[in-house]
Amino acid sequence: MPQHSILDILPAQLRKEAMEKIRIVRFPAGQVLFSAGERCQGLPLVLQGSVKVQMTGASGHSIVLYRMGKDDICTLSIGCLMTGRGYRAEAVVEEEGEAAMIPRGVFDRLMDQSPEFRLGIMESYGRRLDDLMLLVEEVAFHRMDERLEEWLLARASRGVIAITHQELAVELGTAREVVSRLLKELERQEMVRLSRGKIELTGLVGSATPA
Amino acid sequence: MPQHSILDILPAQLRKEAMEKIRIVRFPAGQVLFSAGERCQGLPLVLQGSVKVQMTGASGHSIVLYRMGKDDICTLSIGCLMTGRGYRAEAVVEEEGEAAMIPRGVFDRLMDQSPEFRLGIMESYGRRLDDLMLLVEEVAFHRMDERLEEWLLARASRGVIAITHQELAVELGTAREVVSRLLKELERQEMVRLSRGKIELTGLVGSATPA
DNA sequence: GATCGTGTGTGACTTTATCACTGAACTACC
DNA sequence: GGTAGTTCAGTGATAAAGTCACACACGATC
Repeated sequence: MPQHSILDILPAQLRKEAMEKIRIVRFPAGQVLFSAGERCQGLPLVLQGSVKVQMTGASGHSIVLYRMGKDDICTLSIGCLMTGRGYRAEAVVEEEGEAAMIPRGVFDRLMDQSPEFRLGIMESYGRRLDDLMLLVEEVAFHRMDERLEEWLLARASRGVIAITHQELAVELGTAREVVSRLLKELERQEMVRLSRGKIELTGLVGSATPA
Repeated sequence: MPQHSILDILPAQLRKEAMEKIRIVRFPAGQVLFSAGERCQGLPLVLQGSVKVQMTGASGHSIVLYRMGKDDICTLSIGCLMTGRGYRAEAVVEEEGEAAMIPRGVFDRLMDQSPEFRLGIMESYGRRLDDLMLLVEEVAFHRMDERLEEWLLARASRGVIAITHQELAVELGTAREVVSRLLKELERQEMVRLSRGKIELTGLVGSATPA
């Protein structure tokens, strides 16, 4: 039984109709949900798991634009769905999970019939736009060492983070060497301990570089 | 009589109703349509003129995110309208013009009643998301000299561009000094001629730095 | 335990950002 | 028409970040 807040708020009858046409897709970690250039098959609602959306520039470099988790809507798909253009980014599964695929027809019908659904879609859209605007500002104006520390702190829950420098470079939209050097500097300051594919946080605390 | 494609496609009856509640706003060059933190009063449809949307980061630096021109929809406002949060960016008029302000109630009604209106809104949204994604890639990975040349070429229609180095720095999300130096270098190469507040394009052609 | 693929470290150099300051060009006002 | 004030532009010094090239280290596998 798919659980997603935007489905839960639908009136019973509409919800029942939608449920019948929705396809549930399980995805394992590492799977590519869609790549740049591909056409959109429907609107994915993330039920469980975590997916990162990243794009690769003309330069060949990649950057992670945002993540989707439980209860998120793949807002990016809506644009592709409506204009018929291909995706500009790609989506890669980080934690396995599942999504409900809403076909175009059902999406149109829900948009037509349910103000709640519309509101949910528009809110999701607003958040995504905000996220991207913040990312632009971050990339354009923030120092890389601060961004790295913030990134590490944001997922410091388990003390040890399993990630390669290359992957971390894509998260931040920079080069692997830059990440390696900054991490090495953090290690010298005894903020982290490094080993192959792993970063152990030891002495990193919020606002490490006070203004 | 306001002219906007998303209004033109409405069925006659709905269109008539909408027109009655729409407020037409004239704006002179330089006017700030909205600033960061402000609440959204309604959805602006740009009928005429040109508006740039820019945000200022925590660092105090600004960057232009995108522009709106004739027949555009201020997609950013939709998110604010739906979530009730304030704007994250500000909008400044570049060329005077006018906009039709659609109040929340009318917007909701049009979204409810008109599939054409919905499609127009979603398309506009998709385009904006694409724009921002491209901007992220541009800012993260492209060289400043190339971005500057592209910017100049993109509005080279009149041969002379009236803009200060500071304004150009905001366009590209960099510092004034960087723009000054790059422009000076272009002048040495006889690509441009510089004077106070003006840049004259002399020898700049597309793909100035072939791959 | 030799081999190979993938990660990581680092020097040398270029590009971009920041800071601090100078001078030049325009505006307005006496 | 001279002068004071403001906005623009130029530039040196230095720091941060990106690029290129290459060495080496780790861990899986044969």
